[in-house]
Amino acid sequence: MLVVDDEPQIVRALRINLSARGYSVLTAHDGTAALRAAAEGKPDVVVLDLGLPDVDGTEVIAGLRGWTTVPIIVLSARVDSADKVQALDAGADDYVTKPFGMDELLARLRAAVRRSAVAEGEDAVVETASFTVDLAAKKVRRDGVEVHLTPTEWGLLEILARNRGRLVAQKQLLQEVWGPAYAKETHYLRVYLAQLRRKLEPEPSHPRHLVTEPGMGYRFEP
Amino acid sequence: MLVVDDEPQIVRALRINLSARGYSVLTAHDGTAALRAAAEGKPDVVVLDLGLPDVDGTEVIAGLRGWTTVPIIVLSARVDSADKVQALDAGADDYVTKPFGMDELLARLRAAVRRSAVAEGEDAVVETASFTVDLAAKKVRRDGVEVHLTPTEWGLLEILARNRGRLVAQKQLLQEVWGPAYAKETHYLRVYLAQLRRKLEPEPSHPRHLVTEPGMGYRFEP
DNA sequence: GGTTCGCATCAAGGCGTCGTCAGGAAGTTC
DNA sequence: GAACTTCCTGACGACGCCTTGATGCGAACC
Repeated sequence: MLVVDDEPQIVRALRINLSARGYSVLTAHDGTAALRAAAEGKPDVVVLDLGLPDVDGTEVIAGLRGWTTVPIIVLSARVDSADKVQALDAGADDYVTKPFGMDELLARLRAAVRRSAVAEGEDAVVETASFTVDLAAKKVRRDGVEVHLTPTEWGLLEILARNRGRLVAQKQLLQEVWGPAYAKETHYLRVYLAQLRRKLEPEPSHPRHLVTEPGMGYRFEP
Repeated sequence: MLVVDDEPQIVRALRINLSARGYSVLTAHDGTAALRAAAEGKPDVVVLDLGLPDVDGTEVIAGLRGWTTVPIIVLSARVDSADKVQALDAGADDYVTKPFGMDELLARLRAAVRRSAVAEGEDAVVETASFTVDLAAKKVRRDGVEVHLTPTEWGLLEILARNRGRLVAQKQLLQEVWGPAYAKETHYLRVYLAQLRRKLEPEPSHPRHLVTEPGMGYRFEP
């Protein structure tokens, strides 16, 4: 979540309320910083004050809409309906006038997040040269045909695929798939990596996508 | 577009304004008629007054959200924030208090329609080789004849059909159909999936559309 | 060259999960 | 109040997954 406002007390109040409800909060005090923070932080919703010191709020909306469909909720002291129309038509999702009730804002945030969660869902597919992993549907296909994985096999592959390109430590894999008590059972990893390779790799004994980093962990190479 | 309000002058004003802007407008004067009109007319947005004569507006929202993600914009004379929170959390997309500015409402309508145009892609009728599920009408047909399902059976099938192609976790099914306290009663799932298969699958013991993913959940394959 | 350690592979047993059938309790309809 | 539907619960067999042990291989180190 990204909060953009130039009034420190508003930012502070929002940060406290939102953090308490489990959101992780980024903040920005002007439009330029807002666009940068949005690009780097990938927030799942943006709360934007229209009265910023550097650029017009409408331009910030347009700058965001150029590359993302993240929900934007506008906060503004202007009650004139022309402002609302302008902001909404620029691409904002909602418009709340100051002073606002915190519980109403939170409800509108929930509504916005819920909508975008529904819209999402389709595009979580990781592809390699020999197979594809659909993280949303929990499906793996190889040469077009679906490959059946057991829960443990899928648990491993999911973590590796979500961290594709990065090294994942043995301990992390063991703890997330088997639980904190199994952090040392590295034998499990060998057995299940072998099974995954047998099911997915063209040459299971010379893996190209499920790579061992000796002594450290494993890496998924798309 | 569906306009639901019991005050004729509001309905009339909206109809004129919206028709002039190219929307085709359906109207309803109470909640029962609204649900029927929504099911039959498949509007792409609903404008809903909360103060209806027959049922509570929140129930209308819930009734719609049971089978459709159509944008719902609530109109209400109540300014209390508790009302707003309740309506938004029930599934409304926006909340506008009367009296309202027509251009603001129109801007909010445009925003809602724009969002849902991006999201789209969801169909109310799911077809398989051996049966069809009509999510809007809550009906299942097999070889042209309607198959009677119990409420629990329908609850299961609805979730699976809405997530067709995707794996749905056992826990999610149990929590959404039976409630949060039943997240571990996996036996229920076995019993009811067997019943659904007996009613819908050509070979209930070799299911093709209601597939078990052992240890993880179930999947609807269209 | 021998030893040790980490990794890969195979095989087998135990046990948890799944599907199925059936019976009883609670609620609904006429 | 009887007949019916729906939901919950228990029992049981079958299958498949997880675990575990044994063995082989290669690299690093002494």
